Amino acid sequence: MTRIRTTPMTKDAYDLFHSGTLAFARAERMGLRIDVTYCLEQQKKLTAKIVHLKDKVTHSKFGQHWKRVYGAKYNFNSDYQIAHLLYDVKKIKPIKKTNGQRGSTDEEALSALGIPELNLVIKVRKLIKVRDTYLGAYVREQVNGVVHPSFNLHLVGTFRSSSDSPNFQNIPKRDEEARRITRSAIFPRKGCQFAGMDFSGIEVCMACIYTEDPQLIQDTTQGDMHRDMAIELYMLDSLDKHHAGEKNLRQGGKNGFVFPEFYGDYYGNCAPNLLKWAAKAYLKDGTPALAHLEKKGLVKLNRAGGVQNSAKFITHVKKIEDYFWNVRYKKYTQWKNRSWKNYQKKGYVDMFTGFRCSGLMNKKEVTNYPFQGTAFHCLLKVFIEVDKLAYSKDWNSFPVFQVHDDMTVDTHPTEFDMVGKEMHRIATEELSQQWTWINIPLKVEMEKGEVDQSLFEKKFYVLP
DNA sequence: GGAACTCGCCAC
DNA sequence: AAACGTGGCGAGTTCC
Repeated sequence: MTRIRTTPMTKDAYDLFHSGTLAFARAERMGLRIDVTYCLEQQKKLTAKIVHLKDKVTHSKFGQHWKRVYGAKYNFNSDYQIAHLLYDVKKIKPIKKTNGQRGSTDEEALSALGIPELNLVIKVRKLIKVRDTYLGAYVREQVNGVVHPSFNLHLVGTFRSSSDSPNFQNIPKRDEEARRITRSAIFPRKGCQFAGMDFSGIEVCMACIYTEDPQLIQDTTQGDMHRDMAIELYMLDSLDKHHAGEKNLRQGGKNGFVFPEFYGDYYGNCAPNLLKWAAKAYLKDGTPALAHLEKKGLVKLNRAGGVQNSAKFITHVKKIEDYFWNVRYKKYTQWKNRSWKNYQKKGYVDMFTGFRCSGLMNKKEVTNYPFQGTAFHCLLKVFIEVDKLAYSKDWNSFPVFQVHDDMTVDTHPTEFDMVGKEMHRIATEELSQQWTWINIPLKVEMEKGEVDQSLFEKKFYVLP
């Protein structure tokens, strides 16, 4: 939902967004080069693949049934038709429902049915997404081979930013194929290269600063809370995150528990996800993680090695959740309760950066907004300072886009090292000198593209 | 024939 | 007691 609030802001907050708007305007004017020929070629290739896969489905028994039901209206891309075919005609019981209480046809729901044609539907959806949402948008939006994505500061309830035309804040990163195809279309100016900077875990850093929770500060600055929680959740003696089989357990702790819990999720949703991560993992001695959990008495497996009964595991995750919020991060929980009470009394919640969120909010929103907004303001401040330097010092390097906690600069090779050093200095030193409420060190990772190479080639590197 | 809605899916 | 925070966008469908 898009929520727009007109709220009182301090002078500092106003100034930050005023400068931010000017810096974004310059980034937008600069824009990014698109290889249009490449985009059109890739779109053609994707279309060929899509047609091939669609034909395969159409000619299958499944597809013929579908066609009989819909006749001339048969449409491969229609989720309505898929839902009707599966859940009404074939009378399959949906594993989950949509918000509108209809049977879901998302990836999870379709893949759970084990029908090969539905896996092709999923594959086609991904290809269409890459072809139309990304490559299509680049071709449509480019002017003389350059796109000028907009970065908005007036649309988001948390005082973060958004991006459109085209949206440069959701370019595929996780899926390797989608990442390659989309990112290989985007280039710096001719003869130039990308320089990037990324704050590490900045929302958690903001949580440390707001809540002053000593354990959270300890874990964020020195420890590894994802590993610690994985050890608790999966009842391990130790966890080596560099081991191929065990690293998935840490990922499970991180993406299946710690992050969702911070956003307000609960054990009932976390437990099944934790088991999905476990299914991909094994211990150093070769034991599959699920077999390990069975040995610990937390799950019962069926003959195929899948989870048959997870009731004990769910109870276990509930216990860990209780430990997480009421023992380990007790002060964090107390802060959340205080903050919620304060909002109920006053009707707003304030950020260190001078922004005020008001309007009707629930407890999760009240406690998440300050972290989310303030984290973005850190990046925005760095973006503004780098932009200021670029223009006042007459650099041949310019910030061109940002994604909430990371930013990318189109640099001339003779300036690349200098720009990286400046970005690093501003983010890790100058920022906390100007904003004295930042009382823990903020860590960043640096990224480097190659001369005349696309965004796909941008990789982490260590500052010389 | 366009506006509004739903669903699915990409990012942090 | 209930149970995931913030966005943009494309396609299909339904409403008017």
